Amino acid sequence: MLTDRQQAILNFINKYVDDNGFPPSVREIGRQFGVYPATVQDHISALERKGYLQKKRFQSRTLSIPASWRKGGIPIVGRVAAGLPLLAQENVQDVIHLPKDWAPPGAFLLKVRGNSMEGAHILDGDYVLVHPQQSASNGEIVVALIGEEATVKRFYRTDRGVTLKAENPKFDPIEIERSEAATLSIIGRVVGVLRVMKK
Amino acid sequence: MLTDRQQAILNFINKYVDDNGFPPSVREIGRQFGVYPATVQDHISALERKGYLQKKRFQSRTLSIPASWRKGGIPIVGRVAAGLPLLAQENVQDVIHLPKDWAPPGAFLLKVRGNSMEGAHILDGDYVLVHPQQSASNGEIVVALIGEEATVKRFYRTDRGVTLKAENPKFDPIEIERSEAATLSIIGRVVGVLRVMKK
DNA sequence: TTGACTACCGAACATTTGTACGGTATACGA
DNA sequence: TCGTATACCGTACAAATGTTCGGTAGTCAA
Repeated sequence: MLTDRQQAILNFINKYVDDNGFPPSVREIGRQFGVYPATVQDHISALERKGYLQKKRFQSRTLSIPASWRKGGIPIVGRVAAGLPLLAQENVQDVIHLPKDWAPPGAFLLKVRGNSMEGAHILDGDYVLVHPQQSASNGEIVVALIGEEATVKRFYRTDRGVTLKAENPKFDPIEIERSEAATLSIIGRVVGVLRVMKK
Repeated sequence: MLTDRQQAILNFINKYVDDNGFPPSVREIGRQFGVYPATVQDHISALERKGYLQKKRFQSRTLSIPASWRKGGIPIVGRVAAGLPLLAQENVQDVIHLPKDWAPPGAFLLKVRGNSMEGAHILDGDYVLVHPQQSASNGEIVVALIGEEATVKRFYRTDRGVTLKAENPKFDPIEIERSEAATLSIIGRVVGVLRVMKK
């Protein structure tokens, strides 16, 4: 979709905003790449046309990246449904920012329903930080999709297939035999928890 | 430290940056408050002198809020020590961003040491989101400073003074009599938990 | 080959914008 | 009472900046 040159310029703008707290001027971009302002204008127009940039006419330093593309943001996902692209725009309720080394790129937050993981100190209403991946190791806490339902459970591979264990004696383990493996898909691994207490 | 007017202008700049992704021009600020550019300049100078703003000379829209003060930004505080200003610059290790309605302004993150609150699902190494306040109600989880030590405990007011209860049978309650009340100071109330699991 | 898109040059232009200067008025502590 | 800080007005200037225009050149698909 984007040419190398356009990507490079977009990256530069991103980094500049990150470092300075305000976007660069046309001439600053030009200086960086050794080209004239008018050339930069061409690129900006292209990026704007393709929806990667916004700006205000005749106003300095009003380049901005549409909120949905903003870098380093961790989306809060409403519901996880089968088949649908996870980060579909309408599905993203808000965005948070954490230090880069806390969350891998691609991570997202998902609200937990139910108390089945209480023993692992994950409560009803908590948000789990999820690192998207299709497989998991024994004992890891994962977000899994069983049929249409998304749940948070501890993952174990067994002789007969896969077992998902709750961390709450009131809930029985869920066993998925190899034959019915298709009904299970791993969304990702839980790498963090965020709890917000309401007053 | 800041006058009402200066605070109002700083707030406006903050909100503007939040909404637009780039800072306002002097004239835009002036328009908002119904004053002339030169007047805005006076305020900006004052804010800059006091360290709440940075800018570049002769360049448009280069106002920026120093990283440590950034709005919606929640500082991660290293250690809580007696007497020291909590948000001293060197004490802020990083900053995270949460939706505004999740964290009150002034909130900060503090790393928990020890397992004394395990029963309340707050573990060693977790970060607690703290709403700064000097008092607390019965049963609330607070960050308290006893002597030189900061701890997270559940707060109860009793006949004889104050009791701080751990949520772990291995830890005994701490009782502070009214006579030694000076040794105890409440830093704030715990309004959230953030856990990052390491690989 | 023609048309569309990319990538760039140079110069000129128009707007936005930050800034300076000198002035008025009020409040507050030394 | 004097100095300092705040808060504001109006005007004017100059720098920074976005923008336009006409031009060259290469690529790629129709």
